[in-house]
This record gives sequence, C-alpha cells and structure tokens, in this order.
Amino acid sequence: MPELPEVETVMRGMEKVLQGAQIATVEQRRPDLRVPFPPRMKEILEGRSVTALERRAKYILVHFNGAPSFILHLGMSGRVLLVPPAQDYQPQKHDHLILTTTAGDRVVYNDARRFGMVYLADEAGWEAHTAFAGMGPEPLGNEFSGAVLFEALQKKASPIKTTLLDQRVVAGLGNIYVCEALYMAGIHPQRASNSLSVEECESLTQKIRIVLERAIAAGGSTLKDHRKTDGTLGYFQYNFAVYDKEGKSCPDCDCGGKVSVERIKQGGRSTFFCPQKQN
DNA sequence: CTCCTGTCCTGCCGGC
DNA sequence: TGCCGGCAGGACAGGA
Repeated sequence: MPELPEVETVMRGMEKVLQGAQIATVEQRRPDLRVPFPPRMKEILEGRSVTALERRAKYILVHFNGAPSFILHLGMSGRVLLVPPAQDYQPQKHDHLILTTTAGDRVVYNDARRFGMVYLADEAGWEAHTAFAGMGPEPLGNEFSGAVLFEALQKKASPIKTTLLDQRVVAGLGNIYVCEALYMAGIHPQRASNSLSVEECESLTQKIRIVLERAIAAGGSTLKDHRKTDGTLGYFQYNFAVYDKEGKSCPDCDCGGKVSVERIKQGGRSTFFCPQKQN
C-alpha cells in the first residue's frame, strides 16, 4: 500500500486523533510483525502524552512527553484505522496493534503480510535509529534538487528506475511514484543513472515533487471523516498514468493512441512506461 | 563498495 | 467450481 503520499495521509489522520492525547492502553494482539514488537512497549507508552507526529520517508513518527518516539513503517500491506470513541469495534483479522487514548479514540494497525515494522527510539533520539542510517533527502524537502540528484547519480551505472527506489538516494519513493515521475519527465526507466543530464535531473525532481504533492492532496482531502480513514484512500483518489496500465494508451501521448504502456521487470519488480513518451 | 537475488507473509486474480 | 502459479505499494540479508 504505502508510499510517501499514503504514509503522509495516514500520519495526518493519526495526528488529528493523537496530537495532545494521552495513551491509555497498548494492545499487542501478536508478539511480532516482521520483527518482534519492542520489549516493554506497553509499559513504556501507557500513560504517556503525544507531543507531535511527523513523517520521515515512509516512516511515521509519534513523539511523546518523556518516552522514546514510536516509529512505524507500514510495509506493503499495513493500514491504520481510526475508530472514534462512540463507535463499537470488533478487532478484525490481522489487527496486530491497537492504541487507545484516554478520550476513547482507537488507532488500529492492521497488516496482512506483516512486512510492517514497529520500533521505539532510544535516548539518542529517533534520528539515530538504524532505520534512518544513510537515508537520503526528503523528495519534498529543500535538500532535494536537480543538482543534488545529478550528483548522486554520477557513481551509479544502474538503471534510473532502480536507483530512484534506493532510499539512500532519495527517501520515500516507491514503485508507483517512480514509474509515474519517470513517465512525466519523459525518461526511459532503463536509462543508466549516470547518463542523465543536469537538465533531466532538474525535470525529474520537479516531476517527483508534483506527483507526490498531487497524491497527497488527493489522499488528504478524504480524511475529514475519521471513520473512513484508512491507508487505501490515497490510491482510490489518484489516477495513475502508467502504473498498472499495461496495454492501455498513455494519457498524454503524441502517438495518437497507437502505442501502449509496456511492462518490464527491473530488479524483480514491475516497471510500467510509455515507449513513445519515454525514450 | 555496488549490484543482484532471495526472503519474509497473506490475499487476490487469472488461467486451466 | 476448485486448484495453482504468479504477483503485490518494501526493506533487508547475503553472496558475487
């Protein structure tokens, strides 16, 4: 499910409920996801107040008053459901972690494949956690630019598609938005990373920003109703140009509908692109 | 170092 | 209808 825009959307939804709230109970419904839940997480978090939430790459951070930050990654299939106080809720299959606030709001983490991850930071702070070691710049932040991308690509001979999935180069992109950004920039996914010009890197960074911002806007706009809040909303709202569009004609192609979106494998994962627009 | 493959896990979809 | 293979939004380990 989640790439940067979906994680941002989920984080904003959680923020509405958790910001300033006090955690009453932490319910672990199994001992682990991909790795065990942090030792003594229940004891550490219960009674703590949430001071702020933020997103770094595809991680959601929940900061507490007097406790280490809670770090959540949604993996491939992680979803967050927000249940308001007045609503009855029976835990569903794959509900693995439920946080309840003293106000009665519940934050339910559901993850069928259990590729998600939950950590607690230590006293060194969340930035020091190994998950963030060597991580590249935020694609929507000031430290990411065409020049920065160009510089990072110089030592990379691998295809630009796989390079953009490398979180050390830029942090937060996933398979969908890499395909979409390369399409918008008109760059073939199999181009060697170090063959891109400065101008192409400039264009690519702009397209990355645009596609992410559009997707966030589409997902965020649906969050007003908490009962509908779950991680799938962003994808339902956003129309992809090439992702999962194999055989369809791309939306703004100059081929007159004669060329269709192709699908190839790169690094074991599907890439979708328009051979007319991206060459 | 970089690059490539396999692996974790469940659900879903298409083909036979 | 049922079964089976392939594939899925991610990240990491291990080997070349």
